[in-house]
Amino acid sequence: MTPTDRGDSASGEHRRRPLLGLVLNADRVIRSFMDETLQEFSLPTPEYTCLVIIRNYGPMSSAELARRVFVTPQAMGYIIASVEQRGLVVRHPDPSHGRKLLARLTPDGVALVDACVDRLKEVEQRFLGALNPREQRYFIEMFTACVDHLNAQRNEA
Amino acid sequence: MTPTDRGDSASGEHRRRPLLGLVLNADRVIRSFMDETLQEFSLPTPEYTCLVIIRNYGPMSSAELARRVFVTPQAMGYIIASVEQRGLVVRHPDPSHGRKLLARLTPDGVALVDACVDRLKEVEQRFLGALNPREQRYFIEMFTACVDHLNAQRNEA
DNA sequence: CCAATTTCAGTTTAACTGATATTA
DNA sequence: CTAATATCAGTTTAACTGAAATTG
Repeated sequence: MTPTDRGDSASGEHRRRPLLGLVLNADRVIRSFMDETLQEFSLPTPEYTCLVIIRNYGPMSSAELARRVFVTPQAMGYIIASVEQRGLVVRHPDPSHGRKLLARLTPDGVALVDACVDRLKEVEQRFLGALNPREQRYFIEMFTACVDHLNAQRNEA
Repeated sequence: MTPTDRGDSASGEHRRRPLLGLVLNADRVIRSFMDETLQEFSLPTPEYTCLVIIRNYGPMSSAELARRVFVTPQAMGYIIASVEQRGLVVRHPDPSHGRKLLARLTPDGVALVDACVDRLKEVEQRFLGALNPREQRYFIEMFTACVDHLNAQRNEA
């Protein structure tokens, strides 16, 4: 590609792709696979995301969940209400705090999210399949570090 | 965490996070940074995505763009119409194909997308900042391989 | 009173499905 | 006729903003 090109390079040839584009692309493809897979469980992806966070980090309030996934408390309110109505979580007041309602997975909720995680391992392997096991571990380690690093900066503000 | 836990592990302690959750989380945080940054250019992220793909791969039709980012042709139709109306791309019939309209960046379009890519490098570094330069190169290389691998599978179907 | 959380109500973005027209 | 593309029209998902109620 010449220094004066105008974005009309020949087919096949292209510039180094920006990382952010890669993440956006990865998200879109992975989302389409996930939506498809989770549909078997009649579970929308935003609800799965909420459940798997509680599974990984323990009971928390709707407001805390909202901060973790960077949506408004109102948006998370709808998501948590939906999984509560379905009996996947229960909410009880946190005695040590104000109005806070701690959402905890029910046995049904744990069973469902674990089944989903298990089923999604296939999708995960379709993504990681390009790498050998050693590379996979290293890749996940680096990815985790980057996400944590970015999360930390967002939460500073 | 015990084998009989019910997702109520103590604070700080948690299971290994699923990769797909990492990607979703990364997408959400990066999207919030990108939306914010691109707002300086009054450019919605889906429109930026469309422009940067043409920048990287050369002129292409709306239908080709749609396949590349996994949205319906209709959805991409609105996006391309918007950037066309703004004078960032022009479309001309492809003589060698049917109804196809090839979208090509205008000089304004090239200037805008390059300015965005440059500005977004800061966001990129906030993400990659957790890694040293050597790790960054390796990470992007592995990420590219994974995304290409998954894209290839999606396009098989 | 204040700050955090929850929730009601309406709005917007950005995708979707269905149907139709055009052209090699 | 078929297949790909483009586009008109309406729908849905999943976020958003604004405002109000609750509680330590």
